[in-house]
Amino acid sequence: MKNSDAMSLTAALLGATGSLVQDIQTGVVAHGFDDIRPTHGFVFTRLAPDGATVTDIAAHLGFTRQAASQIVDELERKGYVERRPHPDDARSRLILLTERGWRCTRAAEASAAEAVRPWVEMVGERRLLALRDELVRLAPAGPIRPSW
Amino acid sequence: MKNSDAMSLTAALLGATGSLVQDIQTGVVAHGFDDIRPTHGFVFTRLAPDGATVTDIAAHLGFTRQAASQIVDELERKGYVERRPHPDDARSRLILLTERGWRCTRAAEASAAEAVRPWVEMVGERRLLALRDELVRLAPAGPIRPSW
DNA sequence: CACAGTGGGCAAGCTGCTTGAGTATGTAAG
DNA sequence: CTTACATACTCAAGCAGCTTGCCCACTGTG
Repeated sequence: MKNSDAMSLTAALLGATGSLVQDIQTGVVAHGFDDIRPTHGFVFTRLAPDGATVTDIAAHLGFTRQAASQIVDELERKGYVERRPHPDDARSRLILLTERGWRCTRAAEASAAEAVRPWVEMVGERRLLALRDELVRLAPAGPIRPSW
Repeated sequence: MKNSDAMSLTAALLGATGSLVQDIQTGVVAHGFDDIRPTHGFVFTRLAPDGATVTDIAAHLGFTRQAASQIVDELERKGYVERRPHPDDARSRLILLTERGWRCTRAAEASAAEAVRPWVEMVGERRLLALRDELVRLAPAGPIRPSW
């Protein structure tokens, strides 16, 4: 593969990903959740359905635990999550989505579906799911770094 | 398409893109260019081959012109780019890659090729180029936002 | 030759993450 | 049971990187 092809593939991935994230963000805001950013949404995906600890969230975002803790502070203050004592470890805390957090998560999912609709119309659902599976195989499970 | 499919597609795109960007960054650092970030690389891709103005760069990154100007300051100070008077407009300045800037760009391209090599081995070059073209069709030419 | 529009940059401010330090709890060895 | 070390979390301070507000220089239009 030519070097320039590798670069254009990178650019294409960046463009598509950024566009999709931006569309979802716009949709979430349109649903009335205008006090959060995409990063917070990445937290929600980690929290659903069974909750997680601050350390889990930090690993998921590729941040320090302190940063993750601050983000949880903010989400707690805004009513999206709540800290509970962890059932198995008194050092830890289990962070759970509140009802508001769940509503926001569902709004994000609906916005995502809306955002990919033109994609479905262009290449078809079957092809899109294949693309997803292919991407997962190519880059299995790293942290979701929301910034570079 | 189910809402959850849209979300998992988003997650897959984020994961693959982040992984690739991170691998390229690692490669660039390994080539000795350890004083720059992926954002600077996105600037380089816009500057090659004919240069660009600060306004062009700002649009490409989705930043303000002031932020783009600061980034150019830094790259100039580090010897990657230089500001020239613009041949057609005395208000503007044409920003060009220096020899060092070109070397870094080539290092980034080589690193990108290296980073996608396992992908080529997994799904084949033909398939990867098709994926690129598909992504470009799905999300044509927005700004490359390096953070959310 | 006014005047609105555009390209660029200085300075200050703020957001969001990191680094550093400290407390509470868990785990394991003697 | 005690000592020692590791883990989970958080408070506080620091700082990088982007924005907001302002300004000047040049363009092009009537």
